Amino acid sequence: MKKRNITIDDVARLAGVSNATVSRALHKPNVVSEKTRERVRAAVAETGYTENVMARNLRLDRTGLVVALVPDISNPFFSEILSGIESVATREGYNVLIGNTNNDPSREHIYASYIKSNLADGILLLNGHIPVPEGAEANANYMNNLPPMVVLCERIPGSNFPTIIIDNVDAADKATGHLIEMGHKNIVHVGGPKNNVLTEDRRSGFFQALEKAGIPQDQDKIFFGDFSINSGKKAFKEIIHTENIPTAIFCANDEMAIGVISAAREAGFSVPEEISVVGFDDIELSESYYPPLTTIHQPRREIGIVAMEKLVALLSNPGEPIDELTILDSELIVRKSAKVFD
Amino acid sequence: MKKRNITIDDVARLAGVSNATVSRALHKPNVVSEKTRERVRAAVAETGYTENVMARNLRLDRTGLVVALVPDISNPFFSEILSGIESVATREGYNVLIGNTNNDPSREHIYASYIKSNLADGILLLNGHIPVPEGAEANANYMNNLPPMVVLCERIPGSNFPTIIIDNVDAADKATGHLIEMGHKNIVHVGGPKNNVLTEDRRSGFFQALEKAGIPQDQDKIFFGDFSINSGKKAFKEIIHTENIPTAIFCANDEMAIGVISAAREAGFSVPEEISVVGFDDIELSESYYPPLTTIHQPRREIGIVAMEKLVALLSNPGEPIDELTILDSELIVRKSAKVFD
DNA sequence: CTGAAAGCGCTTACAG
DNA sequence: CTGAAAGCGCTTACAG
Repeated sequence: MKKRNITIDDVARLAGVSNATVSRALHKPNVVSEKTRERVRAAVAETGYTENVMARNLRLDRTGLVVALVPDISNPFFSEILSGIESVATREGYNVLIGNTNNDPSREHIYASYIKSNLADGILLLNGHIPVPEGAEANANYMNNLPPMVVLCERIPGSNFPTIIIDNVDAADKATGHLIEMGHKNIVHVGGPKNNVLTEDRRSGFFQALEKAGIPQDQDKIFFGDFSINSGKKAFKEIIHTENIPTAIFCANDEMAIGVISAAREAGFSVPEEISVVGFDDIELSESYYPPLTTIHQPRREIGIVAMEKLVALLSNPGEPIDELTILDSELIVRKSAKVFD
Repeated sequence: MKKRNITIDDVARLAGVSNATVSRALHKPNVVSEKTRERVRAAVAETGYTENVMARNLRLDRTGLVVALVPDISNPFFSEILSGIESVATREGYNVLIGNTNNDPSREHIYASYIKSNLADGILLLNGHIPVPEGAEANANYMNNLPPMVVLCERIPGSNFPTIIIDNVDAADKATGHLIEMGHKNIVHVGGPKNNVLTEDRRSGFFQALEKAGIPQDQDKIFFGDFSINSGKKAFKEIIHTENIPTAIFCANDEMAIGVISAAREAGFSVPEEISVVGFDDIELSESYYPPLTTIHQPRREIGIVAMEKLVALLSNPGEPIDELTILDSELIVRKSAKVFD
């Protein structure tokens, strides 16, 4: 039942040449004579031959694949980065495998084992840490034999892989500074999960801005979420039970800002009249939310593009050194969710 | 410089057995003796051997890869479906390649050529049509040698691939019916791009509901967008220049509904007080938008899960027949963007 | 339970 | 410009 694959040998036979010649005609056309090339072309058409890239890649000791390790592809923030990655991948002859970790360690183990199995030529790390296979045997051989990796979005402290990020501390400083400039003094921060680099960087920026303004940097000004809308809602509920309700809230991403605003509205507070809110990321919906979100814009697609380009460079010239850190510009986008304090 | 790969032969040598035995120890452990198994295990650990899956797959005449052809991965609607696909793929030992067509025919040609090159064992089609390679030579051999495919989200008229969708006509009927029940008579529809199956199905549902209510089905009640927020905004601007402004608008997706509402607000109309709006899809933000969107819920993750499960079945039992059409439930979610007409 | 050998579909150094 | 042959890393029918 199973039909035999049509291979390069079938084409060779029909064209009356060797398989070596067919291979050359296909991939190094300038090395074969016009006439032979034509016969091969015809034979390919007649047989309906389609190259087996896997076999080719095995021979060439490559896979043509890269894997993108993402905490959550259903999150638009990451999927837009993926889109950038994918665009340069196709252009450069690579395909990208989805590695959705869901922040689940066991899923990371799985992907780590893929990495080991030479499934991919390189890895794009968007999840903030190096995946490690199950069990302690990890460190010995494993760490020394990692394929080329580049890190994006979330830096990995202590690693020296090429990294593409924005300056999260500075951006958070700008966002908070904007609130301060508008006269707010009682400002609170809703961050991501604890022990997360992004959370820490943005919190540092928040404190840095307070410090410059001479506002005390109390730890009770920090609330923790998990970057989801719901966690923003939950955070707001904690915030209104606080002793003196803040006049402004800086959220570590737009989803949480939306959660905060939506919970505020439900609780009868109007944004920005009574409480100002600023977000982070500038996801697509921010502009059309009500009120339109004041937020930090991240060049998401570009981050993906630059990262994939670095990876391609790494793969093409294994020796060559690559800039370790690339910092892309972020920008404060002033819209309507924050206003002057009066 | 380039270090030689550690292969199964290295392990065999160290363990003092043949490579065949190593292979068996790894993949058919019950066929080899306890003692041998242990020696192999030790040799693997000592050498740091990692299997080359590509070589294995070549030998097994499979790739372990499926490609998901998506119109736009940066769209949360699709990325959530991808997430479902990916979850069963990992479980079943497949990896999923991203094929982002961006609705660009030239990109579809590229992916069609991948399909030809035996890069994937199967294809998931979310983009509403079969990708065809550049040039007319397509039809002859091409169509008869397609790998197993399953279609999801958007049915492909005239094809008989297994298909997983919701009943878009019925869902649009429900959505429109909800507006009618609340007393609206002057209702207008913002659809997707012309010549799109989704657009057509949802429009049919819209008209079907009007018909049941005895409301005339004028073509000038139809406006066209492209499923983006911006196109919703644009559509609204056309709508208010219409002779008698409608009291309700049914949009073919949530993004356009958000665009419509946001443009309405800018133009000084309040939603739902003056104009009711209902969307479609129930994207994550719908619930937290202002006003919270009344919309049709689609089981996105489940669509992806079921589709990938069908594909796995197709790949495992090439002979076995598969249900051609699976219709998953959709549901009207009543929130606050539409209200009784008075 | 295990090994020698053939073969999956391709590419390339070597020789002509 | 072209062919014969070796080999990429694996698996499995065959024989023992």
